[in-house]
Amino acid sequence: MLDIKNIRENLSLIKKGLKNRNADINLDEIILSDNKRKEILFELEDLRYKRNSVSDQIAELKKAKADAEKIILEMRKVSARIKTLEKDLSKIQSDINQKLILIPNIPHLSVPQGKSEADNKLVKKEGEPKNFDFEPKAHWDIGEALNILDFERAAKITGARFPLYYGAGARLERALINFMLDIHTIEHGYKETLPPFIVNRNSMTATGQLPKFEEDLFKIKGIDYFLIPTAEVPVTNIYGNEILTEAELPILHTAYTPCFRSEAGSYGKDTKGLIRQHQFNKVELVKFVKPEDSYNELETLLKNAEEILKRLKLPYRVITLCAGDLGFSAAKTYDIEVWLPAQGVYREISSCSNFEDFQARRANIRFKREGKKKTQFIHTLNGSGLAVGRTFAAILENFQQPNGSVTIPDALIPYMNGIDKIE
RNA sequence: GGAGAGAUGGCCGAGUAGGCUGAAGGCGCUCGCCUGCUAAGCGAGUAACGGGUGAAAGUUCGUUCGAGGGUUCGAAUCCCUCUCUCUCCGCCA
Repeated sequence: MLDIKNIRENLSLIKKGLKNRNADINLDEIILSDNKRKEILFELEDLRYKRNSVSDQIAELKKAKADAEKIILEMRKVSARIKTLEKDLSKIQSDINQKLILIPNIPHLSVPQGKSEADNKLVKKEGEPKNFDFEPKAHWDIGEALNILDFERAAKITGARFPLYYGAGARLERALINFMLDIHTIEHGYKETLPPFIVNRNSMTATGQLPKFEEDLFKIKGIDYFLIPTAEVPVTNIYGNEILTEAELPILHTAYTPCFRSEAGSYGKDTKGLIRQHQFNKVELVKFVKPEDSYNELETLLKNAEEILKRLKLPYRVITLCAGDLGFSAAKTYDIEVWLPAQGVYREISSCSNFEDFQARRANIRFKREGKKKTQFIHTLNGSGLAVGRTFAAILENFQQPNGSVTIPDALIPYMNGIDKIE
């Protein structure tokens, strides 16, 4: 959420930011409502002051056994007016809030301009795509041939776009989760976290999935809960409504969770394989930091995610999303894209974002500086470290052998109980 | 799922025949004094949000005693709804 004060003070800058990301929002309307809000508040506080002081007088009169009937009658009118104003105030406040909650974050100055995916900027490429002396197969063909993936039976159990792993495949998925968690906890200093996989509406609103994107979520029937689309949601909300101390920042969490996405509107896209599933595993990195540190923290977050790909010897590239391609809550996002030889494309495997105080304001996460009285919103960041199913797919495709077997990257062998090849 | 108890400041804990309680007392913490050191002792301070004013420190007003609504001139205290926690019973990995 944007700060209404900030909107008032930097109107033209914010308008420009919203325009850059193709958001059509009527800010002037919001400011008019806010003016009205202030008017009401002004009169209301005045009357409440009057009521408080006269109520004290009444108490004293009654104590002295004097007659207070006359002022009580008068105060009845004041009270009625207060009640009306209170209703008006809460109405206009929730109107303003409903509008503010629909405004996306403003892109950071370093974010390239652009309308769509096509305008994203390449940051760097790491690792050389291997030259195969045979036609590389798609991971779904490799996986089914090795009997470690079974999409057909998964569809029978549930429906399209659900995964079913067997044997060394299930083991590989689990190995990847452990491998990622170990590196992030032991080497990068994140605290391992295992959060709820179902969250309430408030948590979804705080991170920005709601109210705008409800159709992307799986809703639990009969209760206002949702399956999480990413660990970002429960983990960011850990510190909701809390005031942290400066000394405890930055706070780093890593969490493995399954992720559930309805993928509404993506029918026909990536219908085969592990790339776009309704349920997939992900290891997430979440940071809570001081505002002045957040862009440095974004760089290290990106490095932490890249480290996994480097150790697995998977070729990848990093891009900066342009303003038009940014997610709703993000001020700046790097995507890491892994090389998939069968399709001959780089595919997103991690998305690392700085949300600045956008989520913190919605979730009400603040901190207090050493020796200062004022509280301040922290900055939140998160990134995939990494999407496990897509990493699995990348390993199958990049490490496939002419005979259809798949070698296991060295770094992963200890996590595979010594298995160095799936055949 | 059934029965009961509860929710007050960083923590513990007073406060229910409505008014002087934003909230006693204690603990903790911060600063100062004292003191070979430590401990003890003494003194002061110690919620959030919003409005006004101020360059700022501050100051002043309003709101907040789980959340929302109601009664009343006035609610932490009375009434209603909801949420959460605890205890017992049932069920259960």
